Amino acid sequence: MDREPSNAVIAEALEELGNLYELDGAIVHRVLAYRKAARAVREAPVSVAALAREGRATEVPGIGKTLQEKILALAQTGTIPAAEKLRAKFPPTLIEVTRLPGLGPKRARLLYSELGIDSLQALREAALAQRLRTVHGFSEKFEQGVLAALQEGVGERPAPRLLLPRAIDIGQALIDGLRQQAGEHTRVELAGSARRMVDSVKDIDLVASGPNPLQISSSLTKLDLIESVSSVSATGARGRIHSGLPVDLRVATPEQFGNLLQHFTGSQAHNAALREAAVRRGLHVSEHGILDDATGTVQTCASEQQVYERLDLAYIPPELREDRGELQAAAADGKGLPTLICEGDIKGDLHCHTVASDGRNTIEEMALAARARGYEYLAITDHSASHGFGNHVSAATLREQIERVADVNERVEGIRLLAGSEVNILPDGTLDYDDELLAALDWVIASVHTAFSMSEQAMTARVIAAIEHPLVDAIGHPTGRLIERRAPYSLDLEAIFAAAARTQTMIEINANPDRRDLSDVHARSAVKAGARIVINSDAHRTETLGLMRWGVATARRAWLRAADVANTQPWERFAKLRKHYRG
DNA sequence: GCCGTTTTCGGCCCGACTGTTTTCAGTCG
Repeated sequence: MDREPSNAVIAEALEELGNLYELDGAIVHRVLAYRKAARAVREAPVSVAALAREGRATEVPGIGKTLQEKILALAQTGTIPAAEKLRAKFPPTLIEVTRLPGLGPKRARLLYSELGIDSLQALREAALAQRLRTVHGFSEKFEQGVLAALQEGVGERPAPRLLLPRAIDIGQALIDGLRQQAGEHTRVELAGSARRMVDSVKDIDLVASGPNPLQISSSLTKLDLIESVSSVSATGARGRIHSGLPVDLRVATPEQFGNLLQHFTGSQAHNAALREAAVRRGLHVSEHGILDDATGTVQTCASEQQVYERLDLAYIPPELREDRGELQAAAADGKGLPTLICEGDIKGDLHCHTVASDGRNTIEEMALAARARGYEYLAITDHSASHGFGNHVSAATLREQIERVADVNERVEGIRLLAGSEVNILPDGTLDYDDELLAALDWVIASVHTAFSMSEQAMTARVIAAIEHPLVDAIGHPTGRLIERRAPYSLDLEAIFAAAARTQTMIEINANPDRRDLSDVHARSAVKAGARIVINSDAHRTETLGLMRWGVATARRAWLRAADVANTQPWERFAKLRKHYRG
């Protein structure tokens, strides 16, 4: 291979190999090992292919000698021999059959060997011909379920995922509805990945307790938001809202509420690791309580704090529960756990737009809104000369804008305005204003807005050129991703972070919930590499200054403390962190 | 396939739900 396979490519290959081994009937732990390794590779901050070439891929947790060799083969030949063999055995479309509910690898393989079903199409035909029911373990009801699922398009496309803000809104509406239906003494809380503040979710998980569990569960059926409910019992209910998004409600006694909330908040990886560590100490953790082998008694916990305390762990905030080292950090008296940044730590916003480009409000309106949020400073950063879409700001206009910002800064008390710009990084790495004009600004954030499909090498050189520019204070939305819509462009982030650390250029966490760019794992790597983070709303109107919360959520998931983020500093200190600062 | 307060083999989190299951395997989260 002339080009190193990216971590994403390696992760995909391991994922596929795990799936193939699963179809082949491998023991579940081997399959899980592949999935765990795939995740570790995907999240690794360094090139795993490069590590493998040096024989060091085993440094990645979850990768041993075997996978080191397989990754090396992938890097050197572009393929893994074991995967080639298995692909010959199982048609590539067989895996899509397992995406249907109730059809896992075992049952899919059975249908393949008995009826030759090797794709969704073949499955549909067999169901229509009523041939599925001829296989032992499959019924007429199953055939109908298959046809109904196929009718809905299940399996043809990945299940839609919802961005976090919408998920939290829906979760809150469901919580309010349940409280109203089930009565005053009902406790309902958001759990699952939304509570962990992930980028996007595939369902809404809720946890409840109260005097009458069955009544709480059946309350779900009465909510306007809910389209249908498939099962109701005293332990919970499953349903979906009108858009099809699944809702999972679990109900516990108040004494077990902490156990259930901890269990249902996940992540699965966190819980598995937590439980494995507990087992080594003779404790068995589940949503019902903690069983002590020594005494044979089960301890229930009304709060999550009690769950972690019983395991001699410091309380772990939900955002950190991803099995990314939080358990080890929580074990040593919690000394390894950071005090996470909060939204209240933010002292200013360094990226917003006004009517001068594509924003909806004036400088003054943005300033007043920022002041109302309690900020000490706000940078006005409209788009630059080559932005296009009728929203570009010419050099002459920017000079006028600088005056306008100065004028509003004079008139509006209680907040400091910075005249700035979100400057385009052109494909050759140059900026679209000249240095003289840039030097007249208080703050420059440079972003890529065009020519996304460059090679990794070219894109990296392009961004590093901007980082090395003495008048660039920060890099905006560094990877260009749009969550669930657009992949990040190819970029050697290790090199980017190293350059940022070397030049004291800040790296943005863009807080727009469509972006959250840098991502949590990347932001964590950036700080580890010595780069300084700035969290910005990228607001295009006064209301969206409030998007800051999603950027802070990403920072928390990245283990960041207030000290890691430049705009938690009061103005006097922040001012000196800018490259623009001279004396 | 990984990994070590069980350390180079023998384990590997835990439970709910579903179907056709009369004792459990498969699937899911």
